[in-house]
Amino acid sequence: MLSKKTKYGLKALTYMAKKESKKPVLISEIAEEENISKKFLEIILLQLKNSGFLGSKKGKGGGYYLIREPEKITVASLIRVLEGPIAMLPCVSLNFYEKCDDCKNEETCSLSKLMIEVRDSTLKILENKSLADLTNSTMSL
Amino acid sequence: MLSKKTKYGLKALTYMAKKESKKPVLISEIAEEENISKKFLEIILLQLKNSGFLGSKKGKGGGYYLIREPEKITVASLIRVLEGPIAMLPCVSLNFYEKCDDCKNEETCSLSKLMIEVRDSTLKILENKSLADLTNSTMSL
DNA sequence: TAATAGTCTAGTTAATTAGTAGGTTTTTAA
DNA sequence: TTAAAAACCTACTAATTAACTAGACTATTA
Repeated sequence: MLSKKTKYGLKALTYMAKKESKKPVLISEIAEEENISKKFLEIILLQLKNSGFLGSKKGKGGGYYLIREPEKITVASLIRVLEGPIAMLPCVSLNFYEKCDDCKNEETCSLSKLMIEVRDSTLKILENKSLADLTNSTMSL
Repeated sequence: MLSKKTKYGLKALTYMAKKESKKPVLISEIAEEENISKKFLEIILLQLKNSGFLGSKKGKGGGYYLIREPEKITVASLIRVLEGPIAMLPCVSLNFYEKCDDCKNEETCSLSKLMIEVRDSTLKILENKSLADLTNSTMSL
């Protein structure tokens, strides 16, 4: 399951991507429109800024804005920043690999092959879906 | 990510399914072979018993045994019992559905369609993979 | 220079995870 | 019939994470 942080982050970015104008968007506006705690959203957007997805401007007329084009931002990359691993087990994660301390040898582990299969089918979707895809509600399945 | 409980449970059941004889298997044997804390494994196997996957026998010569044939037990059903929802969001879970309290309407939620897609591709794998599939290490991908 | 709006520090509360300790009950075999 | 075996039950615990909250600080702009 995705944490609320990840969910809120994705919703906030989608909200920003939907806006035509390039003007900075207020945290408070997003918080209100998407029913997210403003203080919590502050933390999330700051993290997305520090990860290179967002830029910000302080003071009046300030806010957050997308640095890259929505088409160039995959959902997979956002989940990795907000949530961490996408795989179901650390030992089959591509970006957050961790060795199993209980497995005798990973090659013969009964679970790892299955979990690699699940990981790949999930990545096939998430790597090919961009923020731009989230903005149009008539997204093809 | 799957919890260790789920991972241990799947590994323990796989270990049991691998055995040819129908004789009960000791918790302590599984714990030792799979490097799982025995006390923790007790809890897990008891839960699998209460969920109808395992039977047990007390006393000497006792232990746990599979009630159904490994071919008839899907990995999806095991994960649901041990872990809970397979979906990435409660609002797209088939077996553990929960309404989003922040979404204005679920139909137009940008995330839900994507998460349904991920859910379905994961289920396609996990519903069609049985305990028996986990026992042969030459499982086809 | 005052209002605006992001940033930083430092918490809190509740839930979950991953166990541990130790005793009880049931069954089997000597 | 009794002792050992092995599951079962009750009740903790420690560590981590999730989901926030409060309040002060800093930069910008009208």
